Amino acid sequence: MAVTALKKFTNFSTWFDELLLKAKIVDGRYPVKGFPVYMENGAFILNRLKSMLESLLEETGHKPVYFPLVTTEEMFARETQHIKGFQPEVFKIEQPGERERKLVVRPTSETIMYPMFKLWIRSHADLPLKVHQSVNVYRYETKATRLLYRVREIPWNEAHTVHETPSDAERQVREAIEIYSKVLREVGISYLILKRPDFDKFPGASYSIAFDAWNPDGKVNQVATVHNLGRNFAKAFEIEFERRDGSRGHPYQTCYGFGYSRVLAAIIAQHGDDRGLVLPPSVAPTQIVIIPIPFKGHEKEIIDYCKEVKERLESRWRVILDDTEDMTPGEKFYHWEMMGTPLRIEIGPREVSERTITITRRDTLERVKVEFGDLESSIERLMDELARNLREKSERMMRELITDARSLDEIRKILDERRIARVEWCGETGCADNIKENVGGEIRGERYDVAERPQGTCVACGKPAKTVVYIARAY
RNA sequence: GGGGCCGUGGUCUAGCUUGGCUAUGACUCCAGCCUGGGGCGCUGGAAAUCCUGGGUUCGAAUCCCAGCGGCCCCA
Repeated sequence: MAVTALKKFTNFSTWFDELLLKAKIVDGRYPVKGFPVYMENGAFILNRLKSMLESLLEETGHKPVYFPLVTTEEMFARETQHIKGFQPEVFKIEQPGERERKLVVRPTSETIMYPMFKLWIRSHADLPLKVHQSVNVYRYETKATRLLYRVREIPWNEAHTVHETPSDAERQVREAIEIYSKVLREVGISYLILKRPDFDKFPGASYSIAFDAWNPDGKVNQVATVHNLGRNFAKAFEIEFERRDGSRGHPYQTCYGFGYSRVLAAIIAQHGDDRGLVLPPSVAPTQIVIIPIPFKGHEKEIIDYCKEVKERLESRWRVILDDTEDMTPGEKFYHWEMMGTPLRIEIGPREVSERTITITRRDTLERVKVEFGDLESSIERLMDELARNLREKSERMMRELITDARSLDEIRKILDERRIARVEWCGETGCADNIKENVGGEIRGERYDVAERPQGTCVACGKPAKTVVYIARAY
């Protein structure tokens, strides 16, 4: 019963796409490109992520809001860099016979929220303003779309904040990073927190921080971003406030987004194995499945014992008793392994006579037998261990993937092996272009959470390096 | 942005090069029997606009064109 995860590393696309359908995550057969259908398990996990994130946001003072889906072309064009960045990929609504009033469908909501912020904010007493919403945004991807990773209808949460001073905005950036880190930790996802190079920051931002999760095919998965907007949007949307000393000025803004579907993709891709999904307990639709092992003449006592076990657990866990009779126990094992259910309880004649429980964990497929009286504490412990094991395994993989490179050839080799290269860089755009054109990957940025000081020279031009950056292919 | 490969029941797939019988097989699904600590077996049944549109032809899943959709590589 070895646990292997070879398929996802050798043939990621096929492994992933088949799993999505079999495990009822998403169905990509919907007839519009880039618009998948979320099935029961995909929708469940998305909802779990949503409530985990939203409660952390609301604990830290973010108020829920729902802004409209559309704005006018005029509003959308207010901030110069912003429109340059998003123009090519916006959906537009055009009513026949009324062509002069096209509407822009949000690719993100800055230009939709900030005209209202202008009305809401009058003095420092209105600050900080912190709001968030979980909505879909729309981007007309022209390149190939990819289920969960690169879609045209994007389920996410976006938060927007407004502050009196630059240091308040800085503090907010750190709070956002902490919130996102907590959610990702709860699902055991590993990632790099990177400050994007200037040429790759969010259009209109002063700087951008991104969470890049590792992926088995070597293409990093940007699951979340945090942007310090400075006063660029405040100026463009004429947001002003009166300070304590009576003077007037533009406030400082931040915004950040958390991509639910990409986090879902990361959970599947980082934890999954050759048998299917492996879900952390925090998001698993079914956390425990009880499988009776019937035996001629003992059916009733076995089912009764199963029900007794289920009753002990169901106030704390999401439990299913799989008592259908048209599948053999073996088939059920495979089925629930595909679904990623963290713990499986097997109950047959042996357990009934001994008053014991056999529990198998999904991540290692290890079986343990516990006394009925120790049921709750054993389950609690196994769930914790499983969650921790997933997190640690993923962290180990993240560390293993990062490899130092001292030349373009070395970078190319590392990326070919589906790894992530760490290099020293002078900071010049010319060298970044050179790297991008020659190695099949691009500079994703420098560590934000850890200070890494360059020791030598730029990997591209040989001049003294200013920073340590990570290079990978990306979705 | 550039190039390549591909599209056949719900899923995977044979057939396509060289046009010609009722479109192949497996899985899934349905009814029933048999099983039961890792996908068992048996009987019967259902399920296809061969991606879409146009063209060539006596005849197109097969050849040509366009579109839609998917995958891969390069920038």
